[in-house]
Amino acid sequence: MKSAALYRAQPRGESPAFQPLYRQIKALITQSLVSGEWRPGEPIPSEIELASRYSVSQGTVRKAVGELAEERVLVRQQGKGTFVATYAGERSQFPFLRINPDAEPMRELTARLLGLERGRDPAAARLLGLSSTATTFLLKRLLMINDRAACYEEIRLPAARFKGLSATVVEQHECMLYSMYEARFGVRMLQAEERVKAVLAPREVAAILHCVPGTPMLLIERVAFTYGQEPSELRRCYCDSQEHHYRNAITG
Amino acid sequence: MKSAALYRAQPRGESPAFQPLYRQIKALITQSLVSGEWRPGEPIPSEIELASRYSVSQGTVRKAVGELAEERVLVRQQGKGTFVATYAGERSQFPFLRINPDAEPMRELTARLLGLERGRDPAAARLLGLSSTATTFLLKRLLMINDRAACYEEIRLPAARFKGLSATVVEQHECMLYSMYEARFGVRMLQAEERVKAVLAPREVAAILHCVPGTPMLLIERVAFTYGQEPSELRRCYCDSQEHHYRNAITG
DNA sequence: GAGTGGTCTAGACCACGGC
DNA sequence: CCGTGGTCTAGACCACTCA
Repeated sequence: MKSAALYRAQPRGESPAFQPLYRQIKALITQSLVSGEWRPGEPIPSEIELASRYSVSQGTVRKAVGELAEERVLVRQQGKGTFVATYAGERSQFPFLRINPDAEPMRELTARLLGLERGRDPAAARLLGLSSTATTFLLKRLLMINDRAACYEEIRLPAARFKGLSATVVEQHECMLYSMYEARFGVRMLQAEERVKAVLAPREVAAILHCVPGTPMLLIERVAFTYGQEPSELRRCYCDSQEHHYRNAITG
Repeated sequence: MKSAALYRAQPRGESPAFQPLYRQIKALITQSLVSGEWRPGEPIPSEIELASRYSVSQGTVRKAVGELAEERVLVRQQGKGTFVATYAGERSQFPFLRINPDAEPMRELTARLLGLERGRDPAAARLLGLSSTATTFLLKRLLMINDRAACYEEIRLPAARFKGLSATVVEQHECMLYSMYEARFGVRMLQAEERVKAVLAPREVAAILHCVPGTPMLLIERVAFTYGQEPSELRRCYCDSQEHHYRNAITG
């Protein structure tokens, strides 16, 4: 009746890192996602199938899938099925972007690649959890909001995960990096942490964004994580906040 | 068997804004919170009691309570009961604060009241959803992180909701505003929206924070909401980000 | 030991989507 | 029409807390 690897109910007494059944199911589903058994955009098996596959009730599968849906790893669609979340074909192709225009609505958002290099950067490598001699890519990008230059970004990626990255590849995806990561390299970003500071615009950045050096700017440093909290992208963004702001919603 | 006001299951056909049973229960529970039947820190009735009170199964109550617990309106404690969330007696008395020191850990966080006035401010009143002639309080506050001046804040409150607010009241609560709002005025802040910009420090602010005028600073504007998305606090915070940063976690 | 929330099951019925 | 996810129920057993 039960899979040998699963522990039903709360085992009594000494059980170090016990997880309830639905969490174990959740972990198994995540496993299948990481292994690529079900790829972004594809449907996963129905709840009933999963229930029989793992030898648990539909309710338990529902709870596992429910948590993954809340975390936006999966997407449920009544009448159709449950799908692996994807950035491909979504409305916002810049899902983590927190910059908005002050007055107007956000109409148009485009990016232009300014450069792509490959090299070593010990500090970045360390933040990415790599050895300090690991090679990384460095992308430079300009973000235009409603046809005005808004942000200058420097993005660092571990070369090992992104073998074969080139300017051509980036441009094929119209600079929409997160959907490119997913489609080309199977890396889906799930989560990010940002640190925001106010700085004076360095000369080079001011030149790129067409503002005077010494303009106050937002400096946003981001670490983005894939499945399993693995840091896989580093980003430094200078944003001219004369006509834009960084928006955030705080909940309890 | 059923309360006359509740619609069981999905009623067929024309049903304009239908909500499933557990959402109706959730709304009823929220009602009791707003009305003050159960106050912050107090336990609410057990799931079994609520189930019989609303004539639904325990499972349905669980789902309603579950959502409220996720939103941190309620707090569940196994073996004890379910309680109305409160800021009183919590570790962080500044629950919405996103400012952290760059290098050291956050050891100590204190606030000092610089002033409290009562007056009119049409722009603020409008943002608070009041008539533009409504009176508001204006609090000025200094935030010290690890004994260094970090932020200067201006806080605006609707006078109607905060009748009897005074410097003495604020100081009795050691400047911990959100727990004071709750304890003295029954206003619990659940949610906030912030806009962050980079600006040059105005002279007065620079003087208060002991930095040179023209230092780049974070300007953080916040609207905070109580139960039912009612805007009830406005905040403008200048933060010296030389040794601090604004931190944010982004999830899918 | 009584009462609370937490997990798990089994089964019913529903709304939705597509064949 | 069938299969999907969404809601609701009833009941079992568990772990935790407190008297």
